[in-house]
Amino acid sequence: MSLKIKFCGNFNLDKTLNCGQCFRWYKVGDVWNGVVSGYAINCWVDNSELNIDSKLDDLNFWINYFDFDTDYGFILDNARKIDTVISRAISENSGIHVLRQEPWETICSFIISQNNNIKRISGIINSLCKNFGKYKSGIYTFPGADIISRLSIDDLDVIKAGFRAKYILNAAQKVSSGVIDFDKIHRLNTENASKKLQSIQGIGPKVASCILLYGFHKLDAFPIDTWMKKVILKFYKNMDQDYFGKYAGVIQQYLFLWSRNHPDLF
DNA sequence: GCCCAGGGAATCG
DNA sequence: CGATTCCATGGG
Repeated sequence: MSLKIKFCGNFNLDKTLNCGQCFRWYKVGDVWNGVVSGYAINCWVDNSELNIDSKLDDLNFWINYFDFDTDYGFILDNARKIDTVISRAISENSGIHVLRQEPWETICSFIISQNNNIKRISGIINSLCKNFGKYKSGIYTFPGADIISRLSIDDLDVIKAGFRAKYILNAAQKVSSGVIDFDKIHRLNTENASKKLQSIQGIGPKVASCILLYGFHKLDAFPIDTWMKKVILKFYKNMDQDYFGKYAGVIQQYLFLWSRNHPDLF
């Protein structure tokens, strides 16, 4: 029931769970409560150890979810050399890990994220789980694509997703029917995987990038949202994505958080 | 009332 | 093509 992951690198649980990549975590005191793969989890950091309390009693699962097998020290040391803006963004927010989240939950969550704010995104996702997930010892599971695919637009009215409801249904239908196959997307390169995801209504370049980064761990996926547009306009007007290298997605994570923490700069 | 929110589809020129 | 407009909803 209680696991510990000892880490030697720079890992920051607060920033990892609070950087906009996940929506089912909230903090009570020093403890983060979440729902991952249908299980409740409570976790906290103490003395360079991540303490995990969950019925999903599988150390390797959590090492994978929190991405402790990726060498962020190596990635960030190289990223710092690119320029001083990136270097500063990393210094102010060091310790972000890119979580390995479930593809379907990530697809659904980032469809809901479009033209929306993080607080309301969490609210809609919670409502989706409460209305259509399974109740299981205090938490609601994330409803599978098969369950959602059998709903109508009217059924989804209760979650108040607005114009995104039809997109959620289209995604659920394509996933549950196998038109969108997660194994195939894993095998495609980022560009082609993005094109495949964009065959779902409501998924464009930005949402596809988020899904590939957070749901398929493709670290070269580079989501450009309203905040990143401001960063690019100010510092990277003439650069293309190659400038950021093959870990552009990790760098994006830092620039995103940095820009939000310094709105005065933009 | 206005504008904005981790955008994308539809339409127009 | 690129640029503009509309989409639901809630908060500031």
